[in-house]
Amino acid sequence: MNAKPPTDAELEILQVLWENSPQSVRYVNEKLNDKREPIQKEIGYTTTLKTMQLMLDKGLLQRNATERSHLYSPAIAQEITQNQVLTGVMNMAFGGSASSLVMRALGSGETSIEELAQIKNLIASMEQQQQKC
Amino acid sequence: MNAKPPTDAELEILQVLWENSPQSVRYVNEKLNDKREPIQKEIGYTTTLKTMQLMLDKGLLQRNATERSHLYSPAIAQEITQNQVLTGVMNMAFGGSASSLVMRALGSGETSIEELAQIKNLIASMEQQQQKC
DNA sequence: TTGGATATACGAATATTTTCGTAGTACATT
DNA sequence: AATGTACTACGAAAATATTCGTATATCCAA
Repeated sequence: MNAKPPTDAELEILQVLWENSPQSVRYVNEKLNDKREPIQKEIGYTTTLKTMQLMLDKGLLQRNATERSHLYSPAIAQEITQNQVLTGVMNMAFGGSASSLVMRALGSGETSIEELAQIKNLIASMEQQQQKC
Repeated sequence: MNAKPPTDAELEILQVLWENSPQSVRYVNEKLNDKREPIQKEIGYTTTLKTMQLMLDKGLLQRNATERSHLYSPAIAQEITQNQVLTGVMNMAFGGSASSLVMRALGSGETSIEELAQIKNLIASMEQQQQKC
């Protein structure tokens, strides 16, 4: 029932479209190259095009082809894809334990006071939720 | 400076050895097949052997070859590898945001009351830490 | 109406990961 | 000593993922 999560190249494209869609191949390709280190070789336009066409076939993207320059958007909610990726990592590197994944993610620094507060709120509301059940 | 994280096949092997090492190729191969769904084809012994030899070359494993049956263990701490994997996912699927990754991991259920309590403790200690700086 | 810029489609090269077959070696049992 | 079993080494096939070249169509401006 659960398909494989998107590949790395596919995720990079999805991120661009999650932020701003629908968009053309040209737009996505330029965004990808903007993010790249100046050291790396640029990613070719037809490379991005081909990958997006494959994603369309796989059902990862949808597109509007009424204009000459086709416009693509994600076909699956960001939330679902993120869960899919996290589940994979949880099973592959954390022995299936969500909490040890979370602890590791928090533990490696990088989280600000504000974010910690947000997370505390989420936990509090989850605890309330569990009370009710 | 940061090498690529281990591949999926490599992570599966690492998980076995994190749990119990040093161990022989035979042991790892059997553990891998135990975990597999009965539907899937068994993974061949020489497949596991070859992968572990490659991991040795890459510096992911180390081994003791004094006995006829060589004994392998991870060459890198579990913690480091897990951070490496998480960093990748964070950048690939969460726009580099650790907190949105954590929120998603918590949000998708799967976390028990006890685990939530653990996580709250961790957050509390992190907040104290930040006070001091 | 011609040429340049920009688009899609798609076969195929390249790179990477995963798999396995085969050869050779060591060891125990008969 | 001959044979069966279990091991390592390693080339190479198979499966995936990524990249690009080239053909072809469309549009616009000179």
